[in-house]
Amino acid sequence: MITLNEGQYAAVTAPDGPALVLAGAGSGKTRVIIERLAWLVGERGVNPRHLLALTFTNKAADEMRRRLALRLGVDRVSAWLGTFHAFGLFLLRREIDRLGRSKSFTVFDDRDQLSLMKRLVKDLPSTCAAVSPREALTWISHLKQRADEPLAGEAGDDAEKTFRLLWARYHEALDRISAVDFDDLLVLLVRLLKEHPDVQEKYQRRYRHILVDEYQDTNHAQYLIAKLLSRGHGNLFVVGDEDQSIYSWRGADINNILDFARDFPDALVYRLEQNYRSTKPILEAANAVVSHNRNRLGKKLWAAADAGEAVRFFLAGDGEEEAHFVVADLVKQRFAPKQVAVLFRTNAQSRLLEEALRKKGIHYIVVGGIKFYGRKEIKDIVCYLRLLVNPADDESLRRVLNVPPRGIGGASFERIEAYATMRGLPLFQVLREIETDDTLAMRARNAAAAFVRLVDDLALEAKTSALAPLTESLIERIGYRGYVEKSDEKDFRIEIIDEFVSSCAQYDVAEGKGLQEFLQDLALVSDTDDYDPEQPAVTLMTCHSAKGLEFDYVYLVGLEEGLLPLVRDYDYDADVEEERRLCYVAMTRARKGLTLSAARSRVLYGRTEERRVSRFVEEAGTAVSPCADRGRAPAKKKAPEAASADPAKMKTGTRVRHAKFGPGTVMYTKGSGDKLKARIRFQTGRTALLMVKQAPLEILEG
DNA sequence: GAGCGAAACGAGGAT
DNA sequence: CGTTTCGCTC
Repeated sequence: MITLNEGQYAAVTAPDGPALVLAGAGSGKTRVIIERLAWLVGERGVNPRHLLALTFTNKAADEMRRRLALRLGVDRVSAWLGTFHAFGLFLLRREIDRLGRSKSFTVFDDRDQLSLMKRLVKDLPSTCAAVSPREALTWISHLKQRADEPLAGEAGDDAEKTFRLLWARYHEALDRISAVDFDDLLVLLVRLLKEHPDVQEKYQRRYRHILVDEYQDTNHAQYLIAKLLSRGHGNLFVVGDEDQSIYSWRGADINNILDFARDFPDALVYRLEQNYRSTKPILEAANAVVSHNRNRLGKKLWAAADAGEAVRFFLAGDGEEEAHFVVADLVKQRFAPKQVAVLFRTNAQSRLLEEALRKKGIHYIVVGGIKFYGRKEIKDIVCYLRLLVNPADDESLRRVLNVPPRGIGGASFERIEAYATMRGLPLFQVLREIETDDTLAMRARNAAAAFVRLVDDLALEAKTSALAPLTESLIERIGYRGYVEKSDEKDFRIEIIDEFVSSCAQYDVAEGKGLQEFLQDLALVSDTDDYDPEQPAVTLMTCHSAKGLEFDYVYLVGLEEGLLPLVRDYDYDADVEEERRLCYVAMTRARKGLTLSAARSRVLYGRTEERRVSRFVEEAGTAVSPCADRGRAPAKKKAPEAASADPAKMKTGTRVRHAKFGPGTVMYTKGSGDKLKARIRFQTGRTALLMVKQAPLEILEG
């Protein structure tokens, strides 16, 4: 283990072979990668085409590209810099036919996945356990990412059986329209490299040096990709910080970084512990919090700068008061808006802050939240465009067949669908033949025929036309603007449509790629990509989105038990260590000033709830001082809970009583022993997944 | 089948 | 509280 300080990047970057750089927050992590790339090109004379640098966001890749070009003094860098998912898409476009799949494939984004899964859950036989579409997608995603492990033979509990059934149906639906989802972009790439040694060798030769940023957030499939590509030359250079691993819910495996040295025995391991970003008080507070974690390699960051204002804590009466305090404070302190970020755990918290800022006439931007490309208007248009490329895309057709309304309602659609299922045909094929079907209403028949003509015409136009004019003529022909104009917020929605057309025009100019590539790329665009920190506005975003960014002044709001750390319903299984890391990430975004806040009560789902101050505030210790003229509320003791029920007696159908929710019935259980969880449907109609050992439950006899 | 108001349902984080 | 679905009427 080699610990390095200022100006010693060169030592890190020189050797060949596997290397891990453990770089604390604000220690110049990106700089290490830039220096390494520059050294390889400048000193070793490596052709940039042989370099592959993988990141987690487009934003990080763009930043890297910009800085490397600057460092090398060139206009354009020909190294491959981008996200894992973009790299997967890039290689699959070239090689997916080796897996016996069509080269023209659709990329599903999370909304596509969700709407498909919603339908599949709805169509489930009534004997299946009740699961939510989200749960199912998460379950499938986690299992898929394991990539190389065979399926466990036995089916497990009721919920798992349902998940497996949904998995099969989900992939049937995807295969039918040759679509791939986010995980497939990685998993199919792993398969390609594993099953086709010639392909693996080709890309090993092409990419002589592989660099991975944010290594702590890699999942198993990403780990395999890095490993498979670097086998042979061993030049795998990864940079990360185990204290900033905040994506386990997305499948990230912190063990990839914790076990790197064991996994690559000849690896060199470096530490960067000097922080150039934050003042001493901020760093002390953040260190104090994260030092409560046990599962870490252990680093002690120290500040380059000695002086600095103390970290403050403000306790508000409720959420409104908290938001008001933040806004009044940043005005009082005369911070320039672009110096300030307000960070929160959940997107729902942004509303109060937006209102408070609007009231004072302060400019702000919300990063994340409802994504531009996720808007209904854009999804509608995109689904039409997909249909032009692939008329057999039933999923897209389902969405747009009656948008705007053209007289094909639920009843007609069900008839068409039943017919398609019976004959095993795509829906569009059935629509083509519909004129001969006299069981359908004349209105629906005519509408369907017009729809077929529309798609055919535009598909023809797509062959010769550029993207923007094509999209414009689509919008024209379906009368989409007129349709939107009849609704609320019409100006805003028209603006979104116009913005989409202009983004098509930009793509026409910049990429010179076709409609299909455009549609595939769209799925990978994220909202943080075009975030511009130079705008004269206060930045509002989640702690997750803030990773990799820095601000002069940071307000971290909602430091309450249940919110940060977040605990969902009665799911006591929450991973507090990851929440602590998230808190650490948020705190270390601040350069000069950090203010923490919480509220004594907060409105949730329209109901007011009492809150307790987060344990993280206390853990930050003496580095944090209460805000002037407001005392800190006495930390209330947690109310004693009713004795918990015996997990062994929990079976499907067991009648129970919950201290808060009242009587209910166990729908299914999962896990075992003390970790047994039960999904319970209460008489009130709501269901909850409870840790039996900890929830205030009693078993009712009979 | 479309359109509207009422009721039910639902929000963790996001490539 | 905000959004989606339901169910009734035209």
